[in-house]
Amino acid sequence: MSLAQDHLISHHIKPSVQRLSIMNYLLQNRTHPTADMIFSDLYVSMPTLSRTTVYNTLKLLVEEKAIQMITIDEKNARYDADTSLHAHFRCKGCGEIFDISVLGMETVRVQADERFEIDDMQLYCRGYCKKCKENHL
Amino acid sequence: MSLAQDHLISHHIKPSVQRLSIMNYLLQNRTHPTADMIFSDLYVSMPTLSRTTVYNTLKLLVEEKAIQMITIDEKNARYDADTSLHAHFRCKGCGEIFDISVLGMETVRVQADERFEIDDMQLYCRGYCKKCKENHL
DNA sequence: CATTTAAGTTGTAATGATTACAATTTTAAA
DNA sequence: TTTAAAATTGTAATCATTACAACTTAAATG
Repeated sequence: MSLAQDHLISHHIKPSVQRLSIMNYLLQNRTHPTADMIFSDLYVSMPTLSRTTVYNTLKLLVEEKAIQMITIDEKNARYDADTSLHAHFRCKGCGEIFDISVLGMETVRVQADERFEIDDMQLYCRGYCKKCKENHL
Repeated sequence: MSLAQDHLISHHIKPSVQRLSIMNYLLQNRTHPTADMIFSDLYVSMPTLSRTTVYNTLKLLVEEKAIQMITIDEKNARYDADTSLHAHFRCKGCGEIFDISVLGMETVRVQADERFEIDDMQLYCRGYCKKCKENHL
């Protein structure tokens, strides 16, 4: 029984070959890939795969909260199989996105209680990673 | 002396008519507008304005930290003249973006100290606002 | 199991925000 | 002034994402 299959089923998503493959990719690759990265990488071993299917599947996975969409990169949406409460850092030099654990994020109390019903919270940080800082950009 | 002019000069941006008008718009309209909203609204009283100038100016303003870009909306970038530490809430019903003050956001210590040099931090929340919740979406 | 229906996938074409670029205008400098 | 640099403009290109119609696969019914 694959992790990907369990993950899909527990989020009420019928596991097709394509969905399993995309879900598995995201579980394996914690690099916050774009839809196109996922497509390109899977395409080599699955040449019948369509880009549209990748987009459709990602949308479904996000709707069912099986993964999360990250909008820290203005250009493309990024996807993350880790839906636990953690922050993201994007390096303005190399563009890489890193996970950051945030102490006390649970305790960040948003002054919004009655005004809004919050489903989802994301903390984004931007700057330069160590490597890029040393290589002057 | 206009606020917009002071704001530009203090951020080392040469104040042209177009830049002043865009900066002023953002100081006046705290609605987190898109580039196109800014263009459309200014265009009526400034028919020589170009959409490209709006994009160029917004990019410059962000680079000089005179305003901030918000990527809570996957479709379009939003812009905010308020660069102080505050969070944003986007309603998945009506699409409106609200400011939220966050107690303790300063104290959110990111476990990233030596790994990253953080320039900028943003907290995004998504869900439904009171009005949309009542009107069942 | 045969057949009908629904769900999922595919490829192409459209959309829409943003950027590239070359021409023109405005501002600053010599 | 004349010349050079900076800013603006309009159009065309780019590129991620979505719409859509055709096709395929899976499920449901009898």
